[in-house]
Amino acid sequence: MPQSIKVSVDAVVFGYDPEEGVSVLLIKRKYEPFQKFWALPGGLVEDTESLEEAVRRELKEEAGIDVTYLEQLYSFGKPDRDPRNRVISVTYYGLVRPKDFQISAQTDAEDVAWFNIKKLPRLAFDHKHIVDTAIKRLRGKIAYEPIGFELLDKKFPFSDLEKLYQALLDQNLDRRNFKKKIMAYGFLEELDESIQRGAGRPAKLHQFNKKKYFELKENGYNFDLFL
Amino acid sequence: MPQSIKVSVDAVVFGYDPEEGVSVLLIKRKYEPFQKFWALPGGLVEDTESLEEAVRRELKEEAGIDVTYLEQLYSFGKPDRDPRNRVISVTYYGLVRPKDFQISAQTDAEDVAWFNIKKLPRLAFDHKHIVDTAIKRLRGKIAYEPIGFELLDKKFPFSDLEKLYQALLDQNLDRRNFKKKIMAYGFLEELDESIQRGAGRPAKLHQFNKKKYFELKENGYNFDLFL
DNA sequence: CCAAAAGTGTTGTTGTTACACCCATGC
DNA sequence: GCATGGGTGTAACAACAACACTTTTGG
Repeated sequence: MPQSIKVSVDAVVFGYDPEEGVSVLLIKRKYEPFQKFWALPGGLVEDTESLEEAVRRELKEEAGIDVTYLEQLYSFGKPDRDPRNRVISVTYYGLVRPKDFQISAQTDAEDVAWFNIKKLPRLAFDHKHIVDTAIKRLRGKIAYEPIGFELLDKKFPFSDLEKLYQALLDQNLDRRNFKKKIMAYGFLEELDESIQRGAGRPAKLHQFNKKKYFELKENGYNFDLFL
Repeated sequence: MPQSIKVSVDAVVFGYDPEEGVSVLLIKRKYEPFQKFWALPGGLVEDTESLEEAVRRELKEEAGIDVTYLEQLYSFGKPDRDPRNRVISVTYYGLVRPKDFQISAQTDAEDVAWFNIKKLPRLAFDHKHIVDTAIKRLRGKIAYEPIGFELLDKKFPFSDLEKLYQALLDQNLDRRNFKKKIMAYGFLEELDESIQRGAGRPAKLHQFNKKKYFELKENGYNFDLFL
């Protein structure tokens, strides 16, 4: 008998805002099963597209979003994870600057919204488990690759980076030590511009220098931001 | 139109021998495409089994082997990776003590053999890429999880562990520093027994204490064997 | 007695942590 | 002038890297 397994992709898209913290993009399902439940954006892979293309297409279709960073997370394939039929989901996680997009519900979704990772609603299917896996992975990843910058504005005050790491790792960091460590690598540039938000002294803007980072990486540098 | 994608699993099984170094288990294909090419053990997932069950079944069927450690690696899904039809492969990597099994070619395979990772033959499909990915992952993994023990005998001389790390990382290690670091963690026990192989002073046998390791891990210890 | 592998400590250097006060702005 | 957030240096301590000789066995 021939195999009858479907292949889908699902994406855990993270967004960050210094005020709101770290959020995940969810869509509200229009149809059964799990009608009106919040779920990860995703859907079946088409015969001619790659997995990553499928994810990007679904994110565009379902939420109107383009992620700047996208990486495969894990493939979930328990026989009973979808009540209708056997579906294997190849999951991805992505990073995005929420302000860059106006998210909007499309055909298959009743609604789209950002949810803080500490205040997630009940999710459809095994999506809670997928989100947990993605958070764990992201936490691990930021410790040895500077992907956090994908979540920040191009130019940002250093404190945004610090707050991001604190939010992601869920712990406080020593401001001086953190800055020392990051700046020592040399891939973060301090600009002459400043920004001011609310009260307090204006903050110098910083910028991630991708080119410099890749140069350093080529030369075998390691970035253990282990904290 | 309905989706027509097949789902397969493939496994990169690593074995180790202090004399031979690190090897990968390969099977020689009996049929087209890639007839007589060496390839990774694997095959289509059945409708009712989980992905991991499928891998274990295929390894048993194709090579007569049970792995002690098995972990998902990555899912490969480019539309053209199989010339016959669209196949997505969920790949795993596993560790095994080669001496524990007598490998033997079964129905679909013309032959089964261990190949040193430095002397691999041409492989079918994108399997070379998969093996490379697995090696990279394994290298990363042994730096922060003591999975190397799965490749060694239950009781082993310390030099076996040292040689294993040297083979995996492809670099020399300082014997004294390496031992100091490993022993400091406390999950490796030195036994009273000794073993002698060929010339030289007999070596005390060592044993990995899984229970102690998990205790330490529970208590939030980190194992950066970063070398 | 020679070759082979196992075993073992110390020291200098580097990286990590802990810690507190001043600065620039808005209100 | 006070509240708010930004910016900065040093000293104690811990971890890491470099390094060579002695021990036990087989042949």
